[in-house]
Amino acid sequence: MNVRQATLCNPLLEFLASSPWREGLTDEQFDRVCADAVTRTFVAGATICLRESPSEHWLAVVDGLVKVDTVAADGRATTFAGVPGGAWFGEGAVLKGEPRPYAVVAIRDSTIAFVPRATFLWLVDNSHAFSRWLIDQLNARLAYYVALVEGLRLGDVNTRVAYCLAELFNPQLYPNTQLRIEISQEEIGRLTGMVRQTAYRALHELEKAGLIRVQYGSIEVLDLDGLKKYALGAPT
DNA sequence: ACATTAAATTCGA
DNA sequence: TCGAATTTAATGT
Repeated sequence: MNVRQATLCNPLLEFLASSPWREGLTDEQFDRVCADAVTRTFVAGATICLRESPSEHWLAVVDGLVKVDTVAADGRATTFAGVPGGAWFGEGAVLKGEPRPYAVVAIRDSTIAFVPRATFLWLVDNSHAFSRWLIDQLNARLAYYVALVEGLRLGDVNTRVAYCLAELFNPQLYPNTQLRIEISQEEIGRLTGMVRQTAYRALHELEKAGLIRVQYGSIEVLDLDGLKKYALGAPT
């Protein structure tokens, strides 16, 4: 049985087949990715990649939610990105061949796919479509951080939360379809760089505006377009 | 920081 | 395997 025939009965292959860069590859190229990729599961709170560890793999969240963060000497954690299911990440460190500058930690129980560095670099070298997808990926990330800095300067709390939430549904970075995300207000706080109480208020403002619904341990986006608009020009 | 409530886990039948 | 009791996690003020 070849890889494509196995797709229907293997969750990892199914996941790879639905990845955004799949259609740009030849079947032979795709088969190599399938052959080389592995998955591991992590319980909530587990560390997937230590900070400063060698970047041996390109990563994807098959299921669950992870965060990319650093922990300072005083034990304070700063989160740089939340990564929901369906997303590929960690390509920066693999491309550079440098140790990971940040730790990757599971926010809730998660299944992670690992693609070896050699396979990833081989795709970059051999697939124009893949390289193009990768450029778009890096560009989307750059746009995210530029806007984040701008948001920090503007300083409106609700706007920043709206922006961070909306970005979790950015189709280039995070090609998932589900509008409900299981994340605590504590994590939203870390993600947006504010204390939980502030995140709590901001979330309820957004709920009052009819853009989201806050539930115990999760947030549901009701109006993604509205959330994006809110994130741009803040209506006060 | 503290009180409340929801959810997960344990335990006994 | 069911449900009450306990513990843990998240929310609300």
